[in-house]
Amino acid sequence: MKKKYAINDVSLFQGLPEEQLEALSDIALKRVFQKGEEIFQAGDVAHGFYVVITGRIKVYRAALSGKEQIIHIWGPGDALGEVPMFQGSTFPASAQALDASELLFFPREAFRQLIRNEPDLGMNMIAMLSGRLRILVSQVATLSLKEVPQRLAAYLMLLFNSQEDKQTLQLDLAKGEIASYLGTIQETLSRTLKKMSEQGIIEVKGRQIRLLDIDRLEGLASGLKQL
Amino acid sequence: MKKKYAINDVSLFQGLPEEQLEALSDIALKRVFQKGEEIFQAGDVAHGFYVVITGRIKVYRAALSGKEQIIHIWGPGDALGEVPMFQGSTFPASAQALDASELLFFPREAFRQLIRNEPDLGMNMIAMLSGRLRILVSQVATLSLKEVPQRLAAYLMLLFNSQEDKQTLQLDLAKGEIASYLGTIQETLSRTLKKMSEQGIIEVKGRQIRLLDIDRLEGLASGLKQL
DNA sequence: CAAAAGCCCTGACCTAAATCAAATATCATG
DNA sequence: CATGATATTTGATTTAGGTCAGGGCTTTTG
Repeated sequence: MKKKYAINDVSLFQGLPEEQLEALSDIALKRVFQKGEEIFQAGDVAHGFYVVITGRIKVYRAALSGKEQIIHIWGPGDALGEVPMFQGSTFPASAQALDASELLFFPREAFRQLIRNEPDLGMNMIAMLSGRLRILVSQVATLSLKEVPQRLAAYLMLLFNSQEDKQTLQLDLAKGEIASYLGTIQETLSRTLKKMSEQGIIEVKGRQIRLLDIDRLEGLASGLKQL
Repeated sequence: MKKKYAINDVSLFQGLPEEQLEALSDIALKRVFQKGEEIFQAGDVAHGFYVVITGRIKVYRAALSGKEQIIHIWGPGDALGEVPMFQGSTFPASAQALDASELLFFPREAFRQLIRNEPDLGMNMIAMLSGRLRILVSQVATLSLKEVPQRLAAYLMLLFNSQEDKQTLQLDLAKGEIASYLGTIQETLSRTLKKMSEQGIIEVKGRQIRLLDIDRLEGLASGLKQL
């Protein structure tokens, strides 16, 4: 079904079990907006929040100069207005459709009701959000504190630790994607992998990586050793 | 009563019925920290979370090299250390008092008991966490994509936009702290401020900054222009 | 008020990693 | 299988910003 499919891609609901996604999709209302149409205004009471299915939504505030200040452009999978909605306050900014767009609307009362009847859903959402915060905190720290070889080593350790096979690893992303996840570029990643190979820490065959020296890799990841 | 009064200003507890606030205040413990005192360390097992009543708290991660990345600065009404309440058992980052501060401590089990009975508290928790998720997502993007002048410009714009006075700004943090928040070091921040001054964008007098060319600053922040 | 401590600025230097350019390898598709 | 498209590697070069060192300011405290 269309709505449920869309809900899987909402970052706010990531990782929730199937049945809870279904419950959520039951209370969602589809709303269609024309290009240029207002979705809500700053100061409006947030009686619900929106999730973008298709199109792009501009969230903005009128700056003092009269000029408008764009705060975000949200696209498919992004939620808007969820913070004031959960809090029961007003929208701090206005939103307008940049394209013809389809959104899902989650009414506050229905949502409350849902959580009341199914406390697990609330707790699950809280747990999922907490888990993602933990990851993001590490990512922020990693980006500014560690150099590329450390970041890469930490990434590889993570992959190795989250699978059975402690010898060989199949990369799930293109190397360019991994580079960008690690906050660097393809070329640098390639050179770093090469250095690790030269030092006998790993062996790289396309997307397949064989772990040769786990201690060394761990040392690199923790920042105690260097390439 | 002191504790209950303080609890009213906590955004996490907003909109809750009187009796819930009382229940919350019953389980809260007041803790006082000196300026510079550690509240918890990344990796410590968490037995509860904190809410700031007075003072400012720095949440950060430190590298072995000594360099630190500030993740948040929280003030009165903000919560900290809530991630391990619902996911995992340890704090993902460290926290230290920037001023002499009073915090309320909410023990893990007692709080989880409360949230189970009060769906609105769950909603507020979701609101807080989803707000934080946004902050961190944009912090990751900022750190990995933007260069220091852009990050600094964006930071200054944020400060200017969140206050009345659009001319002069009083920095609330030591410059070294700002550097660490922006993912760089004191020296680089100092040089960047100097460049901006030389170009007539701002004027720096100690902790006071006067905005001379808002368009230029905005251009820098958005990455369209360069220093 | 004087001394100490912390904070901030500046210069010289260095290095990690980005950029630019090009070659090669891998993959997908008619 | 040929052909283009996409991904990856490699080398040469540049540069942002980190490191180290020294000095001036400012704030705190006895």
